[in-house]
Amino acid sequence: MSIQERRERERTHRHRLIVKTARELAETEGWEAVTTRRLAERIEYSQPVLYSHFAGKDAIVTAVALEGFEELAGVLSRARASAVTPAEALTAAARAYTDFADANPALYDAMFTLTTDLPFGRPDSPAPLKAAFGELLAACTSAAGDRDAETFTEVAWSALHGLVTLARGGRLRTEQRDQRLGLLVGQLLAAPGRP
Amino acid sequence: MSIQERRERERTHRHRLIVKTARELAETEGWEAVTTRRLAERIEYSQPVLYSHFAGKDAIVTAVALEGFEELAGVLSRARASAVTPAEALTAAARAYTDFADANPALYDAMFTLTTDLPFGRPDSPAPLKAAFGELLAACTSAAGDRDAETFTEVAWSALHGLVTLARGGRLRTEQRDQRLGLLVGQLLAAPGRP
DNA sequence: TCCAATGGCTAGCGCTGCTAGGATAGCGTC
DNA sequence: GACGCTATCCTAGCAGCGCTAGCCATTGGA
Repeated sequence: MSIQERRERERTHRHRLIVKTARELAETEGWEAVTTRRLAERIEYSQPVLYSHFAGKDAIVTAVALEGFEELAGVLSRARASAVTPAEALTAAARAYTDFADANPALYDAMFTLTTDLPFGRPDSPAPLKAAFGELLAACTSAAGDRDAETFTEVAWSALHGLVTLARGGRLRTEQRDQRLGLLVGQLLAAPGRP
Repeated sequence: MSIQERRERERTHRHRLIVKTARELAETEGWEAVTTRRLAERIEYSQPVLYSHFAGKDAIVTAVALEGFEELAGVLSRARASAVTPAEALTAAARAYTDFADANPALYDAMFTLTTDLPFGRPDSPAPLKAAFGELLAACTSAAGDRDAETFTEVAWSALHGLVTLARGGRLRTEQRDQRLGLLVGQLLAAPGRP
């Protein structure tokens, strides 16, 4: 009884160790350095052990991504708590989002570039995904005015995501980062023109 | 003399064949299906032949990406030619951009997700890159008003890129595609608010 | 006619994600 | 206390990856 409990505990501990190690390895050496062999070596177990915890390497990346969404939701939540006006809320969320992405590039890659099988916007979506998008929605809703809040949120989110990914690939002038963010938020807060 | 010319011609023909085949294979079966072995089989040559044309697989992807930027520049140019007012120009460019990305998903991936070594916004940038960004800049400049044209273009481009990539990953509601694009263009055309 | 050189091929290296099968350790039962 | 059973983990290996060394044939020039 107690022994089984201990084993259970050790298993979940090792489970977390795998995810944590994968994330660290990715953040320090890039995802291309995260191979099952290297990962196994780091956690000081043999390779097949990974497959007793995860269906495959993709599942490990997905686990890291989920962790990322959880943290992103937290970051956005704190940003929202610090804001009073709708404009402040949107500004704070935008800054929090891009800061998060810049501070955790490999994590962000896991969330948006490497992972394709996470079901978004569905009833069976994992809680962290719902939480993260919910925070974005909350930050955007008040600023949306008479525009559809969800569509507005999708657009704002896309714009932030685009800024992050294009900047990452060296596609944008690095020193203009803040100007771009300011311009974007300004446009989102503006009364819409006729397209 | 003439024989060398013939050889030269055959070489450039095979060079184009490699790029074309890689692109086709990627578009029909995805980039993960584009392996050097399969590619060699398709062009009916042995594997090492690829390496007499390109430094490695990455270089082949880059070649495909460059082709993409060339075509994107053309698409944007035609969109701009059909527009009269600044608002029309921006709207047409946005539609052309997203249509291009949706119609050529693998090509778009090569341009923005798989390729990391293309130097952007530099004097030594390849011509197609300059052309594509130049077209975007042209479409945005008139709509930028008193905002900095280049920064405005970077933001607009990022927003479009974000819309494309998030939609691709199933992150956005597919049926709202046009609403999002309309809302985005409307916001970009609006007189900016204070962030 | 012979030599040199070029161009393409076969074979193989080290790596990848993943898995089959054997060894080992600890459980419940006699 | 000794047994068999089960669960756990490891060694070894598979197929496929990007890439390269070294050989062979064909061809152009002396």
